[in-house]
Amino acid sequence: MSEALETKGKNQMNYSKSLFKGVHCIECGSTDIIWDETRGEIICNNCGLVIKEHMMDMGPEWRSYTAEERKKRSRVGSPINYSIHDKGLSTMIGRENRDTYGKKLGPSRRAEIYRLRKWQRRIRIHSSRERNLIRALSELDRLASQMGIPRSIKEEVAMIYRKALESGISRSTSIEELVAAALYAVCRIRKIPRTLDEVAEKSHIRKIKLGKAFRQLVRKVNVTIPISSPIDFIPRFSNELELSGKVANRAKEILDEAKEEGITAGKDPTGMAAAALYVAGIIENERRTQREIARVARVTEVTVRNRYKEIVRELGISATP
DNA sequence: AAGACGAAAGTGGTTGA
DNA sequence: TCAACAACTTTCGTCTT
Repeated sequence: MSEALETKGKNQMNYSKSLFKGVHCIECGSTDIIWDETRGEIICNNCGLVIKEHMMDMGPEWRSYTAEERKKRSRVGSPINYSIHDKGLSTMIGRENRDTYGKKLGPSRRAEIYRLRKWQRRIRIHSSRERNLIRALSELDRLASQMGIPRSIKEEVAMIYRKALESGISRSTSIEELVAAALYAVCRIRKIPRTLDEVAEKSHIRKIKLGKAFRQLVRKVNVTIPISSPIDFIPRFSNELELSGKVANRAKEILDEAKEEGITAGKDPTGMAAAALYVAGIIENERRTQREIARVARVTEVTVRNRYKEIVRELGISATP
């Protein structure tokens, strides 16, 4: 087996064997063909040849064996109305082991009722989790579209959210807070330049609450969040300020130097990025005022000023406006 | 008149006892 | 849990272009 496949196996990807009975690998002739669902590829398990990639699963994710079953499982048609709580499921089986006449139940009947209760409990837990997810996902949709977050990121957010739920995050954290925190976490991981402030603003959650939820999430779910670098913000800010790529590149160089000088540690990355752009703008003759830069970076002019003074002093750049 | 500057006081978060 | 602390903000008067 090839090395790549072995590693994948260790990562516990989803394989679906037996779908390709009688199919031979065109490379080695092996019949051991598997479908790697997570990557959407059909692979030969013997030589590792990717037979077909970028496959999309067009069918339903469930299997059915009779026409009736197929009809039942199909979800095409008008959707269930989730805004109605517990629709049609509100009858609980009582705890008393008596029938409607108050007579005691026989042992076999009692066992039956016990089983029913057990299932009802299970179904209720299941559906409450389902409802939670539905609410969370719709909130995620709203947030992501408002913040211009791509689809792939959204899916990662959903994954982390699920993990967070499973790890039993505190009940004091609301669904909205947790979704926003998960979104911010993925942005940090994938280096999508969004600040905690922005996420807080768009999700209408207080920054403090969001921060708490985020920290809780990091603690409970096993994800390592890389510290955000000011360089990540450069493309975005320079774009918003309509600065050329030359300025952006210069700003990046400045930030690299600043990092080596050790003047970036502990400083707000957005402020640092703003200052670098300000200096770069002066050098490349594409000036923007401190106010403009401060606005897009969401820091104050004073911060831009302080950072840029530091940069000029420590790096020995002569950039007088 | 706009932009840059810097002092001073205030705020929210981190850290270490 | 609390105080010390560094970073950042707000505000405002002054200087420079």
